[in-house]
Amino acid sequence: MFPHCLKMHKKIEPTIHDIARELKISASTVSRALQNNPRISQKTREKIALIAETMGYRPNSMASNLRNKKSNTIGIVVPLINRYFFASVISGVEEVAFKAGYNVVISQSNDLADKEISIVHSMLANRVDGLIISIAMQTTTFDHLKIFRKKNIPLVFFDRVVPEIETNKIVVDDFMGAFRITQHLIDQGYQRIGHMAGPQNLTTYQDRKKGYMEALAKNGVAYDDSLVVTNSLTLEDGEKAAQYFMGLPDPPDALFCSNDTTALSAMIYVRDKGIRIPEDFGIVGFSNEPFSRVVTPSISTIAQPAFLMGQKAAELILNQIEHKEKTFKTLVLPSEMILRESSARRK
Amino acid sequence: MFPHCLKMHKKIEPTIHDIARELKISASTVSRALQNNPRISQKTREKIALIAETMGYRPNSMASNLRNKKSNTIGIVVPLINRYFFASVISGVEEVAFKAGYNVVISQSNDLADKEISIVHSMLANRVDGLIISIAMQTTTFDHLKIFRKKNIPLVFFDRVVPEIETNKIVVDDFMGAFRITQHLIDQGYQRIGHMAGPQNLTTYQDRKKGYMEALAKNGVAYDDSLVVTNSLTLEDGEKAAQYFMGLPDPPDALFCSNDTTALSAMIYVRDKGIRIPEDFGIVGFSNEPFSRVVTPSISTIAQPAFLMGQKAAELILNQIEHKEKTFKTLVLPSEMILRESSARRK
DNA sequence: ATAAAAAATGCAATCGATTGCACAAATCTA
DNA sequence: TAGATTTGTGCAATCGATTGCATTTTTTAT
Repeated sequence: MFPHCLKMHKKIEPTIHDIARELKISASTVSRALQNNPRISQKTREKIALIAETMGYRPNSMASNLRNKKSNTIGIVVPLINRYFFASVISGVEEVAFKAGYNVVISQSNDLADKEISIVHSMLANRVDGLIISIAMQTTTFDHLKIFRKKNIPLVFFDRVVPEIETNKIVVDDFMGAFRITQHLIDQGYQRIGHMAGPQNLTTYQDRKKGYMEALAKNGVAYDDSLVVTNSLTLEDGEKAAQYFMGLPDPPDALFCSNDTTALSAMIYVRDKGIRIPEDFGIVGFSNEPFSRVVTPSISTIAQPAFLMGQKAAELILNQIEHKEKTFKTLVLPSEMILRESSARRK
Repeated sequence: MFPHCLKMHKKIEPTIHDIARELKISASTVSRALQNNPRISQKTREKIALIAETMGYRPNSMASNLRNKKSNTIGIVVPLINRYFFASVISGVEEVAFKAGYNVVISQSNDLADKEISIVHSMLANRVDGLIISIAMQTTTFDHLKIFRKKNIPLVFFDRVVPEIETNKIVVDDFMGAFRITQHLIDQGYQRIGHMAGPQNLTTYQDRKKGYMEALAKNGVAYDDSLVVTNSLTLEDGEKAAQYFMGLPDPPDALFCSNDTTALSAMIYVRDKGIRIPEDFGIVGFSNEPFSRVVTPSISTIAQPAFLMGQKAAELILNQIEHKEKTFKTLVLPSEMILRESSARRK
C-alpha cells in the first residue's frame, strides 16, 4: 500500500532483487555472482559481494531449497533423545552434517510405533534429503519406512535396524560383544550364568542373546531356559528379574544383562541381599552408560561407539545424497569390552 | 523433453497442479480445499481429498514455507547434545514443538564461541521461526544474538542466559539451590565449606557462588577466598581442585561443587585418600546427573527440571511466534534439593 | 422469468533464488 | 576495420503453494 513504508521496516530481509536494484543490474547476475560463478567478472562479483555484505543479505534457503528441490536437511529419529547412547549418536550426526552444510532435524518416537509413523510422515512432508533412524521398540510394521525405498530417498538405519528393508545400516557387533563378555564371565569362573534379554523383535537384543548362547555352547554349558528372562530392560524390570533369579531353587552365580540399566538395578538388588559382588556373584551389562564406570562396584560392559556411529551414519547418508551412491552397505562397528569390578573375581 | 516420461518416474511427487489437472479444476481450488477453506463446497473438497489421498500427495513444505515466509522450524543450540541436562531440555522442546506442528533443528556449539556464531548465522539463513539457545562457555560477544532482537525473531535463552539481551529467559533458581544446599551442609555440622565454582562469565555459576556466599554470611561464617576454586568443571578440574583443597594447611571438611561431575571426581580423590564420606568430609554437587543417584556414596545435589525447562522454552517461543507476544518474561523454575549419602553426616 | 444476492471457482501474481538461452559488449583475428 | 570469438549480463520461466480479486455459477427473492 505504501511502498515507502518498507524503509521503516528495517527488519525486512534484503533479497537478490534488492541488491540488483541497488546496483542497477539484474538479479540473475547477483545470484551468479554470489555463487562465484566464473561467468561473472571479477569486478562485478566484488561489487556485489560488498553490497550484499553492507545490506546484511542472507540467502533465503526456503527459496533456493524450493528451486533446487533439496532441503539440505537430514532427519534423525530416535526412541528417546535424552538417552546417552542416542544423544551421542545425534551428536556425531550433527557434527558431520554441520560441516557439510546440512541441518539436522530431530524427533523422538518415545518407543511408540504410532508416533514414529507420524514423525516419519512429517519428515517426508518436509522433504528431508535423507533420514537416519533407530526404530521404536514397539514398531512392527514398516510401510512408513518402505516409502523411502520406493521414492528413493536415502535412509540409514542404526542400532535398531529392519532386516527386511534393504538400505544402509550401521550396527554394533552385538553378537560378538555378547559372546565375549559371556566368555569373560566363564573365564572368571562363574558357573551358572543367567541372561536378561531385551525385546526379541529387535535384532540387537536377539544378537546379544545369540552371543550369550554361543558362548555357553562353545564352553559345553547346556542352555537353560529358566536362566533367561526377557523384558523391556527398565530399572524396574531389572530388579524384578533379579528377584526372580535369586528366588530360583538353583540360582545363577552371574548375570549378563542386555543393558547397563538392568545390570545396575539387578546389582543393587543382589548386593542388598548381602551377596558379595564380584566374589559370590558376577554382573555384566551392555552399552557402557556413563554411570557404569562410577558406580560401586563399577560395571563391566560392552562399549558401543555411539558418537562414531553417528558420524558414520551421517557420512553414509551424505554419500547417498550427494554422490547418488546406489549400493548399500551394512557397517558393523566393533564393540569394545570394558572390564571393571563387577565381574573381576580373579585378579 | 518427454513429458510422458513422468509416468516412468513414479518417484516424482504429485503437486496440487497434478491433482487439479486430474479433476479438471484449478490449483487454487485444490489448495483451498486441502486447507478446508469454507469457500470450497463440501462436494469438491471431498473429491479433492480422495484424489490427493490416492495420488499420495504431500504438501511441499518448502513451497508453502516460501510463500508464507514461515519455516515452521524452531532452532535449538546447546553446548553439547549428549550432556544429560541438555539432551533432556531438547527432549522437552521436541515434545511440545512436534505437537504444535513444528520441526526442531539442532546444533551444538561444543562450547566454542566461533562455532556458536557460525551456527546461529546458519539458523538465521535457514529462517528459523525462533531460536532457543544456551550459550557456550566461551561466548563473550553477543552480536550474533542481538540480530534476533533487531529483526524481531523470537529468541529464548535457557540456563545460560545473556543478561544484556532483553528477551525471554528460563533459568533454574541457581541462587536458591546453592543457598539451600550450602545451608544443608552447615546444618549437617560441617565447619569449613569449600566451593568449586564454574566460569564466572556465566550467570548460572555466578549465582551458585552467590548462593554459597549468602549461606555462609547468613550463618556468620567468614568468606575465605582460599576455599574457592574456579575452573571449567571437568572431571579433571574436579580432581585437581580436590588435590588443592586437601593440600591446604587448613583444608575444608566439605565441598559444594558447581556440578556433579566435579563432585564425583573430587569425591573419588578424597575417598582414595582414606577420608570417610560423609563422616569426615561432605560433598554436594549440582544438576542431578543420572550417575549421582547410583554412585557410592550417592551424591546430594540440586535437581534442575530439564525436561520441563525444554517444554517451557518451546511454549514461550511458540507464544512469540504465533501470538506475537511482545512482552518478555524471565521464568525462574524451582530447583529441588536432593539429599543423599554424600552429605548425610547426621541421621 | 428476471434481477439481485450469495456461493463456488478461476486467474494471475507472489514468495526469492536459479538457470537455459539469447543478446550485448569486449577482445581478438586477419 | 569488418568479422569471428570470447566474455559478461539480462530475460523470462521455473520450483509448488497461496491469495486478492475477478468471474462464473447457483440460489433466492420478486
